[in-house]
Amino acid sequence: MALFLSTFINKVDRKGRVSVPAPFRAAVRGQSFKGIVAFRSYREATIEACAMDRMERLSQSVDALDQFSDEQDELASTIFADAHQLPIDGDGRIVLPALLAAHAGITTAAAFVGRGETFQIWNPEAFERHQAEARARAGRRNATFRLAPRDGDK
Amino acid sequence: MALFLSTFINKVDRKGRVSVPAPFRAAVRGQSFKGIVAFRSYREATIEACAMDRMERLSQSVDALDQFSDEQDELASTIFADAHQLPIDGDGRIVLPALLAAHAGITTAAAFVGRGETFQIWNPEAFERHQAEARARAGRRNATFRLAPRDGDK
DNA sequence: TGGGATCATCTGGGATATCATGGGATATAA
DNA sequence: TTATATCCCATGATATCCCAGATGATCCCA
Repeated sequence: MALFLSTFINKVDRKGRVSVPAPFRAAVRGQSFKGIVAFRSYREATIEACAMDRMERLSQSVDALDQFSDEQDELASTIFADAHQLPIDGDGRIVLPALLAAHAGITTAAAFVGRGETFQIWNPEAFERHQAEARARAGRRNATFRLAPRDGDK
Repeated sequence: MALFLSTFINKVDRKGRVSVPAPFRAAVRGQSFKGIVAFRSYREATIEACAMDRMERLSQSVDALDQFSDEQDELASTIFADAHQLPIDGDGRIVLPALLAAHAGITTAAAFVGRGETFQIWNPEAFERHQAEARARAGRRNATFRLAPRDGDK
């Protein structure tokens, strides 16, 4: 499994194009769809993104819910309806849909922020503020977290 | 597996024709029937739609329920009896049957809303309201849900 | 260790193809 | 025929592809 790590800031040109950081591109190579899937975060002013295989697993999870249930409807409306398939062009770039860029307040530059299996795309200044706050909170409550067991462990 | 993702708004001309978004067309290419299957949603004022292979699988699921049960009878009559096969013409368009368009309140424009393995066709304004409500609910209860396990995991 | 060459990545602009959409012509059915 | 539905073509807008320059990193060799 490929992971999205670190933070990269790239420019957005007047056509709305932006280079996907090379390490992120490597993470989506070998997928059925050679691009990324992006949608508006419903919690913050940022774009959530992942590789296609994650969306496919998401689709299976949604299908496991009762067909036509409220919960299923909500997830479908907030995630699939809002998701954009963004193909990566020959030069390693994507075009940010205007709706997504507006939601994240992105105009001339975009910060690609790795989060493991997913990543976010922020307005660089907004991300810096968000990052500072998150670090402060974590420090205050001395945050720790558990590792998932290794494959094969019980 | 190809998924229906994102939302596209296209115009309906005076003949009742509307372009199927190109990414959705790609998702039904390579199917036995090169078109879409559409039927009235029984929960909301929208049209439910999918590719033919999903109808075939749905048929198998229904067969697995008790024969002659109320549930089977309901599904069969509300979905299969109401389903329309809509062929895609040479220019990538379908004609919306008047009955379906009326049910969804569609007149001059239609919103194609991806939901993973299926999609919906809405009156654009009605969908915007529906979408806003779903996002609000999701944000309020901080919706998260489990991903299906990855292939090979236990 | 330092300098230089090579390579990959990021960026911008122009040419090209695709898509959505309207109108008209042709086929089909009552 | 009359009405309805399907096919075919034209157009404008948009998105995609292709090429070239700039920047920075890595590698190699002295």
